[in-house]
Amino acid sequence: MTDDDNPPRRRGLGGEKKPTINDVARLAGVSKKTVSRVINQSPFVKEETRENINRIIAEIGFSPDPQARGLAFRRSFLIGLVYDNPNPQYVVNMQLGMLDAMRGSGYELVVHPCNRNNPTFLADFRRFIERQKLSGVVLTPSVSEDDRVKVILDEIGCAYIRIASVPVDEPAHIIVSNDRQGGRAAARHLAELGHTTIGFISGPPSFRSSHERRGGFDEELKDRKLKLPDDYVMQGAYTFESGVSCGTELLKLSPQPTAIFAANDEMAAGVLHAIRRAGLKCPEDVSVVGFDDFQIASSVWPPLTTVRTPTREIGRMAAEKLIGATDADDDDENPREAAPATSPALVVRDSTGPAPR
Amino acid sequence: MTDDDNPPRRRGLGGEKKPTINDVARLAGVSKKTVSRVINQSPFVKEETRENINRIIAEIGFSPDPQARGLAFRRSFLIGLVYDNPNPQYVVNMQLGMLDAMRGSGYELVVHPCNRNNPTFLADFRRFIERQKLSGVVLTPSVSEDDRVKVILDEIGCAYIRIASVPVDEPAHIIVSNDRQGGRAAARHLAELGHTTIGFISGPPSFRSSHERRGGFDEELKDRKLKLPDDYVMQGAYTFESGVSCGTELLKLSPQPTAIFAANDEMAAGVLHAIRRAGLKCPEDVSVVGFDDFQIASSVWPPLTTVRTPTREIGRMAAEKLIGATDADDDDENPREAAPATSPALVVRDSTGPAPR
DNA sequence: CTGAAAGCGCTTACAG
DNA sequence: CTGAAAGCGCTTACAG
Repeated sequence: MTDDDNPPRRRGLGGEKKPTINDVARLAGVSKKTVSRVINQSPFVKEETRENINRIIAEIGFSPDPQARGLAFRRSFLIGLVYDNPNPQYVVNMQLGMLDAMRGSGYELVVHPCNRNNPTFLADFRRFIERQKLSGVVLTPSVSEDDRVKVILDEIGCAYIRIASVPVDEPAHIIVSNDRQGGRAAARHLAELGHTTIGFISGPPSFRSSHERRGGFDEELKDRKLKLPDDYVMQGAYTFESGVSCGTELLKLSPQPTAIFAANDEMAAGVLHAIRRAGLKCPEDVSVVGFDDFQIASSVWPPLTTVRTPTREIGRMAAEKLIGATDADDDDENPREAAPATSPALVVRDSTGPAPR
Repeated sequence: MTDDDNPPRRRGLGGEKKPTINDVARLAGVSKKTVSRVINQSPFVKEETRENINRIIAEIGFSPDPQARGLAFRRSFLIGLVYDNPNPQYVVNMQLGMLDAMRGSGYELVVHPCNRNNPTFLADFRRFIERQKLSGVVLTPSVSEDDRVKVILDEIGCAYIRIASVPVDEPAHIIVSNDRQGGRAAARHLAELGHTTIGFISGPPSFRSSHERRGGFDEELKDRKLKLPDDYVMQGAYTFESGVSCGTELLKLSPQPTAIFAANDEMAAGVLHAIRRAGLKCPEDVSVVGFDDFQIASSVWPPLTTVRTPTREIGRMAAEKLIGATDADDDDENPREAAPATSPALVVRDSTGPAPR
């Protein structure tokens, strides 16, 4: 063995090698620094020079190496999505939304599911962010609601956007989903249908959205002088099974609720099972409202009346904001601006009807 | 302005900067090349030296910069997931499985949804792979079944694993899911319940799994001398809506089928709606079998008998194989070995029952 | 408006 | 078993 070690190496075929900044510089008859200026949109390049360089770049199909840029810039061109949300559709919609904004930007999306209950969670998170030198990271509930995570990001100096149902941070770092409004919409709908004996199934208390959805529901009922007694409120876990069991309990109450609002679609689907097992009918005996409007809402029978959250849109806004903040001057953050917000919307289907007389 | 241009720059706080290979080398009193050897597990380092270096690495919390390694290695430490599968749960399970294998390996997961119908699809795909110099990429159906994609990957010299229901490639490049077996299991179950008039709803022909699931179903029925006439076969699209419409058509046939096998859970859920709208009951009048065992299967009423595919497991195997192939010697690929395969399993719930008399 | 030199943090080839 | 030099493809500071 005349050579040294044998480290992992790649197959190395691939035809002619990719053009580099040096090729562009040579062809354009300028220094590579000038090419670099064009790549990075510096205003200090003569229009003519810029055009010539851009032409050559297009001609030879040059595209700057993200690795090399990353090394020189001391940060990667990666944007992270950190989530611990159990719902696959939420996750995928989020990813799609972020990619909508990232397409053509040169950034790539790195996904990082995590578990806040894991004892090494914070250490792992820190290592991930530091190692990868992410350009920015988007956090979804419930990780987004963990202030220890914020502290780490501030320490490292990594840009971030937190998705949350309330403004838990400065406007520059957040996109709010206004779940409270959604809760109000659900209550309004049921009240307008004449329901007065209503049950509620909350999500787990570790999710801020649980409190918001319930809070909005409560408020609207109160505004309409309707009561939501404590025993008509059950604590679920945002899972199908918890919907079944909480629904079963609610239906045992006397007087029996004529409507149930479950804080997400999974649980609402579970309530439908509980209704059927109790020998009752939806919506004739009991109306049901969900929250999210994921696929499951339209697949169950009867199709669920629910509150739609614009998840993909939120993802797009988050990534846009991140890219804008990173590419712009640091001073561009405008702290006086309000946090961008989206609004949920009621979707009426077949699981709700007039209160039985 | 005494300085030059003002390129995007990061907040730059972050306290002391991260230790580099030079720090380790200095502290250990060796050259950085020796540290590099330790990082890359070269055998040509004295045991004592190695231990000393590893101790120092742990002490100061050194972790090699992926960007710098990437630049020197001429490849990134990123693994891609390219998908055009419409089902969120499939996508998320796949990601989780891949991450199971990637945890602690130093690789990160970059997601890349795509649309094969987009005219720029192939060009975009090539650019993505070339630019990012991915360590490897996992392709899921139906992109995984596109041979033009394989050609591009071979040209570029990027490692890849294709997930498919049949061995469409050399064993080194594939993980097979054996959907045919699953189709057989569905047929066997229905036959054993005494059904003889059976309907089938296929997936879109662009998915190989459509043909496999149907093929297995056909074979098993034939083995048992049962017929599946052409008009008892409908072409669906793996969507809920197509399940509703195909189910509706099947129920108009005379004699009416007493059982329907839909090639995925979404469509099976749609069939349940069709049954209900026709004033029939499941499973008393019509039994239904799905495929995948995603969440929807247990959320609908009645909970679906279905065929479970180990998606997460498949994802884990794929990433493991990719990492193994990349880190090992190139000649390590063993082309005589069979392609790793997984088996689907029947899950019996409440949507199937004995054939009505 | 433009460039020559040095550097980002690693690895490769070559020597010993 | 170990190291000094050069290089991966970009950008930064400094000059002009």
